[in-house]
Amino acid sequence: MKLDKLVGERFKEKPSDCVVDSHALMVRGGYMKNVANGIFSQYMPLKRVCKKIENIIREEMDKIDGQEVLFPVVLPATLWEESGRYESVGSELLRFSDRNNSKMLLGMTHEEAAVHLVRDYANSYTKYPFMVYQMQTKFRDEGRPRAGLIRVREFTMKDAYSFHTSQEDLEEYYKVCYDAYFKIFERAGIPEVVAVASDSGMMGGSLSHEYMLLTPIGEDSIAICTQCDYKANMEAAECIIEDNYSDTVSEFTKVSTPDMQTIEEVCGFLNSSADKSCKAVVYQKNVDDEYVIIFIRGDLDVNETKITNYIGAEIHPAIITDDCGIVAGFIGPVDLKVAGNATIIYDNSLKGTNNLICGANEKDYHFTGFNISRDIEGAEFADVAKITDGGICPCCGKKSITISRGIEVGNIFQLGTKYTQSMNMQYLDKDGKSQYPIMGCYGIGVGRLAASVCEVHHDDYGPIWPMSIAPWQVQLCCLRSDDEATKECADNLYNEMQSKGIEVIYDDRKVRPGVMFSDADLLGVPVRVIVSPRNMEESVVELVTRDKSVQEKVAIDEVVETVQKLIEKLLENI
RNA sequence: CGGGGUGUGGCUCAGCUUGGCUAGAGCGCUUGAUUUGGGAUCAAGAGGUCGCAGGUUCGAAUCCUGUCACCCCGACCA
Repeated sequence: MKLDKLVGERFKEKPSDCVVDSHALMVRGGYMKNVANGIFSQYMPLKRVCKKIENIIREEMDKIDGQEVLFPVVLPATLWEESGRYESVGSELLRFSDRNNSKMLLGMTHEEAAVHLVRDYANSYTKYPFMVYQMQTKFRDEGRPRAGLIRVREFTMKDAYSFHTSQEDLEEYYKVCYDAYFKIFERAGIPEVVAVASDSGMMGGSLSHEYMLLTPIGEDSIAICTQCDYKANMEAAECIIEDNYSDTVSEFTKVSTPDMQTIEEVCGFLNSSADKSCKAVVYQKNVDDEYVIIFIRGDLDVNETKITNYIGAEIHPAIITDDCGIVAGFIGPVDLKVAGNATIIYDNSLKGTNNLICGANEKDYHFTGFNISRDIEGAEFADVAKITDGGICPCCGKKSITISRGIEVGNIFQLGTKYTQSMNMQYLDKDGKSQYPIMGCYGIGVGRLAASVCEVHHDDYGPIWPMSIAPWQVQLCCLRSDDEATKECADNLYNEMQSKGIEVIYDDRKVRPGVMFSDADLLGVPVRVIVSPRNMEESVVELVTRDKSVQEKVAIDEVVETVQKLIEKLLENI
């Protein structure tokens, strides 16, 4: 490829709407162009990076007996009605109608399509296990796309679906995938990716892992233990609280707390601290607006996803009406009267506590000396608190939890029979009995992975692509191409490298060296070969790597061979 | 969905508060000359219905109303 005809503009100034480095560099470097909110076109350099990432993924999926297939982008609503997701998924699913007024949708994930594809075929236990995967465009109508390719609405994703006849078999294969994913991230140049246990969200199923690249620009928070191997996302991380039962038991007493509504106000007024109080957080179920009241120790926050998982229903912050019986600001567990049904949950942090301050369910009054085991009968406890920085590790028990930010570059799920049951996919087992296969699914966002690599491998001047996914292996720069001998030498090198199968981009523009180098930095090609009149005098060219780890002069007739060796070396580690 | 911000040539922005003549600068682009190892210099050019639609006014990039788009923070997120 010759750079002078490479479509796409490279420029100096940082676009004003880019807030993360990978986004800014990819726009500045002519990798992509915004078409609409969260929707991008890719120019050739980015397309080539993505293609290489896809090929790495393909190789690793094929190694674990994956079969590449292709599902459609557009699916009929009827298929998603089978699984129930046509109704249950929110507005991130783009729904529309075709000319016959049939309801259609744009695929955001392909469990239904996968089941549909294999359910007639896989009717006998002898056909299991197997895994199908695809590279396909997904569309998710995200509320808030951000950070360039990190969070978009349309993207290419590798998604894989495995089918098994037993949970043990699924778990065995899950482990194989778990390892294959690490191999993929390693080969793509980000071996530092960690896997964290996670909440499985709308996918259903039990066990799942997210592969996180830890970086401050990440949008997910992860709890990591500095003392042991424990890693989990915020939804999955159990919040452990030290027992703070006090031996001196105080009386349950009603006290006047005029206009004190927040925990800070009340505790300040009563000269106590937030961890010696019990606060209430009120939600409502989305389906019928039933109130869900959470009691939790005053210094902690609730995690809404934990609540949703625990009660098995979506919730939203409550609207407290005058006649519902709830006295906002003074809610307490004792004498709580709510009109209609209400779900009341006590967070584990209140287990075995005493001497707490809590609301009296009466304006301007609180109780002190609340002792949950004494004052409440049959309290229902659950873990719905948000784990905190410096909190206790659920695994090793030390106070060594840190909260870090990360980008989710991949995920794997054990789905169970959620889809095979709802979509009635069955096979006959050895005993001739009908069974539902057990599924696993495994995803990696290609563009997000490219952006993530750029995010951790760049300098002020541009990306520093690992050889394995670089758009080109070598950038050949001909300085002063108006000099005949120099130009001829560079032309020859270009032809020779191409004939040897080296992926080379050739810049022979008649531009100033600064311009040429700046453009080369933005393309981030790992190996740069510089031909110039100055080098010609010594019959050498310069060989420089993008990360400056190699800077040497090489005799012209040895260049191609040296470059080949260097490429091999840079590919070797991955 | 809640809060905030911005829309002026391909890019970065000024002008708007306090309405006024032909709408500006830098980068980029075209032509020519001089330059040539980290984003050159000079000269001459091309390129804008000031997001869109109404309104106020003798007159609107500027004021008012509506609308669309984009960005940021939060919520949600296979």
